[in-house]
Amino acid sequence: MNYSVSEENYIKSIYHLQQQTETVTTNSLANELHTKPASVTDMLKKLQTKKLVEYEKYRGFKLNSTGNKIALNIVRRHRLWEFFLVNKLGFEWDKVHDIAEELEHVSSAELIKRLDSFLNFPQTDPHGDPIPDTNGKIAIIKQQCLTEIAAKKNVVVSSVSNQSPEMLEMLKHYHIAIGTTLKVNKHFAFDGSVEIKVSQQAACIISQQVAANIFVHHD
Amino acid sequence: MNYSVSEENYIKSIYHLQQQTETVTTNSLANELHTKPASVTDMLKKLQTKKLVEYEKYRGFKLNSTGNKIALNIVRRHRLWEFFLVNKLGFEWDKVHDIAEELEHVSSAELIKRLDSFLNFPQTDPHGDPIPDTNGKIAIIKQQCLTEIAAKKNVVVSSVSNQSPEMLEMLKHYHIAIGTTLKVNKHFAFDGSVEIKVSQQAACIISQQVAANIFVHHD
DNA sequence: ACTTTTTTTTAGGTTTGTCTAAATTTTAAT
DNA sequence: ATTAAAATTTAGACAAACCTAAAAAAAAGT
Repeated sequence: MNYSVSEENYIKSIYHLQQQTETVTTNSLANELHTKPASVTDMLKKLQTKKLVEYEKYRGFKLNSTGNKIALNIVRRHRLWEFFLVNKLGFEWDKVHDIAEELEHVSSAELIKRLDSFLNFPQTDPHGDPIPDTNGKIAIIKQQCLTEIAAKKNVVVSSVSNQSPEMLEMLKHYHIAIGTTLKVNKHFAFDGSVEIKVSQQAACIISQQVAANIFVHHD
Repeated sequence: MNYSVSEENYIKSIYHLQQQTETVTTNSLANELHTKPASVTDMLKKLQTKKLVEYEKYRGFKLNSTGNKIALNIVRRHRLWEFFLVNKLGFEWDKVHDIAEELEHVSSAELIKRLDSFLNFPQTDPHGDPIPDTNGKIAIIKQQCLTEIAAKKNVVVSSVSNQSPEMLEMLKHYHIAIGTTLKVNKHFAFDGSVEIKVSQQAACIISQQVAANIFVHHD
């Protein structure tokens, strides 16, 4: 089966929203896709007749196992292209999302297979998110927020949830990127700020606001 | 300005047909795009109001200079992607057309700029066709058909017009690819067949049918 | 429990790109 | 120079994906 760009975007967005809430609402999906709720209802009827979602009028919806597989395949394509854009073409990791959004809809399985091999079978994209395999298996990377890490622990930055240019600017300033190893020195109770030490750099203090967006894993 | 996938396909097809005939007809374009003549008329009105073609009812049409620039940009994208698919992902050169057809519509100038640089600014695609530069300048490679080459001349294969799997099979058998150097030994008047000598191989005879599809340039 | 508000759906309309069938224009043939 | 054939355009429809405005259902507030 082959799906239109619109259908794929709906499926992908439902998938992403389901990471946070089990069932997805019409409004939240409309918001995610920058469309109107009425359009969402239209498309959901279509996805229902194609047997990709479980949908009950007024009650919200979720992907069934077929839909989930398709979503994971789209995510796979997206993240492989992001990896390519950053590691082969030299894009900054905050500039690649929109382009990958277009590339992900190119519908050749052979292309993705070869791209994967060309990139040497990467496990995560440039934002630290895991890349699903051909069968839709996706690694669950146990990651914690920097605010939750006990003092004196060494951790590796695995993803950053806020990807605004402003955030990127800060991270650059602190020499923090995906894969950076850092040590938590101390949590300050007063404002929740955190003192960290990044490899060659002098120790520095980051605000709770920033720390809350940095996710890490041990070793 | 940004153009839809359909508009881009029309522009590109008009460009290709113009390589053979100065003005293009409704039927030939419909045939090229696998649509109906009525659809072509519709789209041509649109391209006319967008000032990309010169079009007179019932008289045929051609790209104006704006349309030509856009066409060359699409061709540039297409050929860069073909180069990527063959030289980086290891596709056979007869398998890449359809995929490049999709990739060429991804609309990021920055992407193409970086891809070009990543590929080391290639001058021709895997079929030997020249890649237009950013300004739409395209090298005119003076190429001749193998049937027109005088005996005892050394030439380099620059492109192959028939790209069917059957043709590819033959070329593989004769060890002929884009860039291959060969010498024309003799033309046989009886059936127009040509004896050639490919570098390490024994001399062999190819039919006029085959020779007519092989284009070469000197040295 | 009953309003009020919010969410979701329906009804009907728009745009893009396609189509078929009929009308028109051009080209070719006698 | 007419007529027949071929090419092109018009007219009217259709599907996909979107929209606005109104109706219906669910949730929240008193």
